[in-house]
Amino acid sequence: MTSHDTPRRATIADVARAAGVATSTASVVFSGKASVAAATRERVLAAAADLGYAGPDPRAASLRRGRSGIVAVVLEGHLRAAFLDPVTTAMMDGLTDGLADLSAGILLMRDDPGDDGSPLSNAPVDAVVLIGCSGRTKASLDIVRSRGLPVVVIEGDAGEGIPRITLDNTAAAADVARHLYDLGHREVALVTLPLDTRGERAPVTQERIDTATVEVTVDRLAGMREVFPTAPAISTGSSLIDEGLLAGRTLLADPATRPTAILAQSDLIAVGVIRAAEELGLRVPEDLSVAGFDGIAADGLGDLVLTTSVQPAVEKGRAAGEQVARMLQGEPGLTLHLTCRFREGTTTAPPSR
Amino acid sequence: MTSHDTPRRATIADVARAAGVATSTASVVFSGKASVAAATRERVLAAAADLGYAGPDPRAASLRRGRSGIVAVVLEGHLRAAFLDPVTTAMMDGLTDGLADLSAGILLMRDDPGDDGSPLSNAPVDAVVLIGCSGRTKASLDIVRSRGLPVVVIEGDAGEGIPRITLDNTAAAADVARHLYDLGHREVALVTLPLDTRGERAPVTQERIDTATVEVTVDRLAGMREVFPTAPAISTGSSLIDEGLLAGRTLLADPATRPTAILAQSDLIAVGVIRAAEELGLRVPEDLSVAGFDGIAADGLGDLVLTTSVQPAVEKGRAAGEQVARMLQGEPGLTLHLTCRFREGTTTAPPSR
DNA sequence: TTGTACGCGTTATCAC
DNA sequence: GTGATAACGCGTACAA
Repeated sequence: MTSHDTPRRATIADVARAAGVATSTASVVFSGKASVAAATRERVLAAAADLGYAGPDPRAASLRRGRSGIVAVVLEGHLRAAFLDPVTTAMMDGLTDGLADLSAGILLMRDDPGDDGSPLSNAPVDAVVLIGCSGRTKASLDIVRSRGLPVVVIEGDAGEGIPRITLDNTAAAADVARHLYDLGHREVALVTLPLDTRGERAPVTQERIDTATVEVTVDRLAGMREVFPTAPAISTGSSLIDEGLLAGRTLLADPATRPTAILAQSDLIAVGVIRAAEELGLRVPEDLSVAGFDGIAADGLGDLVLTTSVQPAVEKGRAAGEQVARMLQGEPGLTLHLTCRFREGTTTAPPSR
Repeated sequence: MTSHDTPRRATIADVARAAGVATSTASVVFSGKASVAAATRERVLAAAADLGYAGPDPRAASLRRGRSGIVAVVLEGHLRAAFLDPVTTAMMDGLTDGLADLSAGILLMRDDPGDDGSPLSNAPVDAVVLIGCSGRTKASLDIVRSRGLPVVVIEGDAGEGIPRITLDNTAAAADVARHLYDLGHREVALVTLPLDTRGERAPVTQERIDTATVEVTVDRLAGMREVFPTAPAISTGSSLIDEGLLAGRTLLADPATRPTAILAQSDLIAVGVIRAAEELGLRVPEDLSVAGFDGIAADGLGDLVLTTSVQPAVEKGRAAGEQVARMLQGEPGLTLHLTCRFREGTTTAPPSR
């Protein structure tokens, strides 16, 4: 090493030397894990300031501690698509809460295989939260398990003793359907979430249900069909207002076959259906009842309050975070089943005919 | 160490020993940084599988390499609020792209001081991207700089040679305004983004402008006022359809003072204004012209195409990612000024009166 | 192509 | 309250 090398960043050892104390003492000054004489602490801090030392290198600390403080969240598909869904964002918020004590933050990752194996293999994370459960998620799961990382799955079945956070989608969807049934509706149509990643907009056939890969869609559909076994259903490409608008136009086009109520599998879709009704001069709920699912603060609805099933999106995230925290303390992670709560709004009423 | 200790996880040294090779050889097998005889590679892989070794520990690797592969993204406020804005999500998508080569992922962080200093101080990240520029962002910036991490600021001024990615907000807003002026509009009202983090819904006074902290809002307003110096403006609480709806109702309530055109500072707000017009039975663009800003694929607009200024949101993120990548290679980061592009849609037309 | 030896920067453990 | 020392698990010159 000659004197014209790049000036190396100061380390805690340099600071300790400059302050005339042991490195362990300097370390304790920064970590606060033990009490230090005020005078020595001052000397160390002064030396640090002098050398431009900005605290322990997190990389070295992670190695030594065996913890990085980072939890990975694996989403399927583009980030944009994931975050377009208000339920996902609410869940992420809950997750940060549930993780608040131990986590430095949330590492967003796509379950995209990439070139040389998933980045998931090389990320310094302490635990992983998997969201949804496509085929690719399964591959991510294998990597995570072989690394021996704690993992929690939200809305998906990872099998074999992996803790998960689930929703009573089927029962909750049935509740909403029953509400319409009790109001007297018999001519009801359904608008579903995408059945698979292709997201085809088309009538839902039994064959399509059998080959569907999105569990949520199938579960909610099953609940609705418990009450209305023969109700026609149409699938959307994603959970968006404009998707609901398209589906609504299709379903409402022909006055002869027009349903008296439409059940949507998400609030955004329901908002779109309402807009389609307004376009056609139909009043909600007088001429058409519309119900959604999720219970998010739907933007774009104006004064109406949507009849829906409120899912505990934030709690879902928080629960996942808490299970991760438990597992990091060595306790086993628990599988939790959360329940939705029916909420009657102003978009449903008895049929007029 | 007694035999009833917790079984320690296998390390690369264990694998090498089991395979009868040197640790360096085993290391190379996993990193692929040099060629290894096929036979030895097999032996190493077999030994690894045998011991349940899942590849090098990323924490140790980061220390050794001096890189973690993680880039932090600091957002202001709740994650939910940030991701509710489609511009932000589009930007994040671009960021992941621009970072694709070197990054394991992006670490989401709030610029929330927290209890014991920002988590930003202890996160093992290689670089930081700051978004927006509130007062608190300034604090985050100090931490980052003292740690000597490369940093890029999007839509904000960090001062003193910190690379940033900016938009020509003022000029672009003026372009949109000029379009309306050229169509013949003289009675124009403005709806702005929030002026500060409080997000008060109220008429915009000069005093409020002077104390505003959100640069984007002020810049776009300046551009609009270049063309319509005396146009009344009203601020929203955030960039949401329902916020636009509220503002629209206020501005359109009184037929006597009703403007012939409304300029909104975001597309979502514009969508809300259009809904307010529809509520009142006003046709867009015949009775009222509406223009937005952002050029996002606005959900909930139906068949109308919004007249707006299309901002390169994805490019903004990508550019930030690329500058980060550059800085990590030791080259200086560049400040980039991106420009918006005016797009005429079907929501603006000459005034009818 | 393979092996040896060292350092990356920190923190936990113990003795003083 | 403070100090010496040994890991933590890996990558990489360098020598063989």
